[in-house]
Amino acid sequence: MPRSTKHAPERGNARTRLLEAACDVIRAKGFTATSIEDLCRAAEVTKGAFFHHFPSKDALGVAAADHWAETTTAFFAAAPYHAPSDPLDRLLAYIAFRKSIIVGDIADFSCLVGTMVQEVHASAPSIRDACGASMLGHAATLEADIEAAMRDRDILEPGAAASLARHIQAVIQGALVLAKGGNDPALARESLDHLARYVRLLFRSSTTGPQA
Amino acid sequence: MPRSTKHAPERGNARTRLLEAACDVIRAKGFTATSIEDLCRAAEVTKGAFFHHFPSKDALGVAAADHWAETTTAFFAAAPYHAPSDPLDRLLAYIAFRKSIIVGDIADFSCLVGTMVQEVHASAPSIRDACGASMLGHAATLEADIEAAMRDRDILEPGAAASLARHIQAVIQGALVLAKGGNDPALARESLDHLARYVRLLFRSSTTGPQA
DNA sequence: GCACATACCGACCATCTGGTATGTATTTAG
DNA sequence: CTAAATACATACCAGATGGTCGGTATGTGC
Repeated sequence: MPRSTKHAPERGNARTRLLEAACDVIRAKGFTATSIEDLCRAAEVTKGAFFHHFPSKDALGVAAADHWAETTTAFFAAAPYHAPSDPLDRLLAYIAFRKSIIVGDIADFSCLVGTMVQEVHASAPSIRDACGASMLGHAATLEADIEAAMRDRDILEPGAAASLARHIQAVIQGALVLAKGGNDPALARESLDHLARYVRLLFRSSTTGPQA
Repeated sequence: MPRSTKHAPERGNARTRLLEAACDVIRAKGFTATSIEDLCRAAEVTKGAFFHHFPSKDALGVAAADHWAETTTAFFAAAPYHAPSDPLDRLLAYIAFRKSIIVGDIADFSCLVGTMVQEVHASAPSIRDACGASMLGHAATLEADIEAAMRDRDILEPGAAASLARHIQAVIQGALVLAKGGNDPALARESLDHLARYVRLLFRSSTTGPQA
């Protein structure tokens, strides 16, 4: 069924190629500066194929953000940081893992949705919402471990786990911004060190807990 | 001298108006999506005036980042957070001040250079460097207080003050990204609460200090 | 085998974009 | 008073951009 004859339309192939090209090109050039022809060239498809799969450039932006959410979810689900048995160790392993992938070319480790949302937050609400859903959805995957770590230390503060999970994402996004400005990945890694230290300090004293 | 007749060219007036318009429009629409005519319309000048003052759009980007650096430097120098006598209190007051200005429309409290650098970090090195200089220059204004706070607690770790200063900027930038994605300023304020808590925890135990 | 949907192609178009060329009013130096 | 420089204004242009449209090839249900 999925394997058709050589000249078959290969349903959805062009669409996937365009989405993957979008992730690469938009991270490097930004959403607005990326033209539809840039995308077609990178994906090796024609403009006709583009508009067959996406009604507009904005629609591609939404689809790219959704695609990003899916691929990153799979990527992080398969990542090794889930191995430790202690939830706090898993959380720290997550931060260490995020730090470990900040190497090489900035465009390669930067975040598609973080980049896009800065540009379109006011002009394209549909893209903005898709980006927000990706970021906050990823943050939510950390909540269980944070909550477990808090429970282990008898910290029961409603909403604190979700809040810390969001903060972790904020630090990662900000670290990428600083790395871009200073043109140096080390600036991002440095911030993740501070983040790890914050988490350790938060969970150090079991009696006080993470409240202000 | 500065006050000339009504129909005088008013030297530099158009330039300043364009720079101020750039800060507003680019924060809302992004650099690439902002056309030169957008800028001229907002500044109420003609295209001729634009290209009289700036040789290209990229040059305006650099000038806008520099202008941003100047105006924010003046703004923060005049801000009330310098009042406390204790350096740690000043640092915490800075974070509280940054939190207090995160209200209203997102474009109004977002950072020009943080927005721009995400878009142009790979395609316009001159703008990227100007943005980086603005961010890191502002971070440097915190170093003295951080260092003093560390000295008060006999913490002597070379580079730690600069590193924390940069981290604070990273968190602020990331908080803005998250606020844009979730379309809610509260998301940014929440991260600044975490940041303040981190700083307090760092300086709580005078013996251990901020090392990892 | 026939109607229909899907997948894709490539020419075309109106508009916008950054940028230029030329002209003009005002200020300033000598 | 003159010459040059400054600070604009206006008309214009070549190329790019998002998007449209008619067409073709292939697969699918009946």
